[in-house]
Amino acid sequence: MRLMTWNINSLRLRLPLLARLAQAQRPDIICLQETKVPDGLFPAQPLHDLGYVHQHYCGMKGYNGVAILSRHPMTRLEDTPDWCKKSDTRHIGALLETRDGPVTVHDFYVPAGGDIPDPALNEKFAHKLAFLDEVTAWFRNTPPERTILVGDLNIAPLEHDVWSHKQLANTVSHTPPEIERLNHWQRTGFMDAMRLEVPPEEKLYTWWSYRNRDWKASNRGRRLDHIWITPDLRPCLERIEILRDVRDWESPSDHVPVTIDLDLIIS
DNA sequence: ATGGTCGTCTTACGA
Repeated sequence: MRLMTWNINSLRLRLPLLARLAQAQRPDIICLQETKVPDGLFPAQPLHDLGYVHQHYCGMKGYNGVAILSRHPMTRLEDTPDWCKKSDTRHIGALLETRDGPVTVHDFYVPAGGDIPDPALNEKFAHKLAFLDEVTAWFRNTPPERTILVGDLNIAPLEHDVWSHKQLANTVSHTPPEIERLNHWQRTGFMDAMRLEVPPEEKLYTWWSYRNRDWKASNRGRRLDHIWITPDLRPCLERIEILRDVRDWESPSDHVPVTIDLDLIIS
């Protein structure tokens, strides 16, 4: 089973890139973030034509929005909270039936948090911290099993998840209060699948700002996108790939897709 | 320290 996660930064604008990716990678499941499309305008038909006939999505006008596209039937999780009571379409979950029982997929778009890393001065940062606290409490209360959690978590937790640990220590996405909360969330029952495959001493990025003339030459990246799995799925973990080349495709997202291959038999 | 560039609810704002 191959699952892809991608912050697509406008699904409608980047449908051609998604088509190219789907044909090249043939993922069974695609989890998208920042679709930026209300449900009434979701491009269901073109995605259906690509083979993703099972679609769960939750979007709004202009901002945020998440979607799970699948070649196989999935059952949407209906009992997920309205995080921070904002109804701002940052989470969707669904179940996939496999030979050895259902696997849960969670797709998250965590608030970016604005520029100033102080919840007293910046409402967006306060929202980010509150969001992390809420999801952590929820997973603590509902310990995950046979679960894959993916998405743009907007936090680069490790030293080598950013181009300069020193220079970004006070930059939102790499500050201690966010990292501490991300770690608490992960400890509700997940393993960092990307770092199971790539040692923590090795630089690893999934996002490069648009604000660099030459993203590849400056290589000032961050690992903002994540794939977590519960320990019961660890024996199934085969491969993770960060599709870095996609950052150089025409009109790219600032995030690149990441795929995970798991030895699971879909039923 | 600043500014750089995208996308959309476009000359403002979020990322």
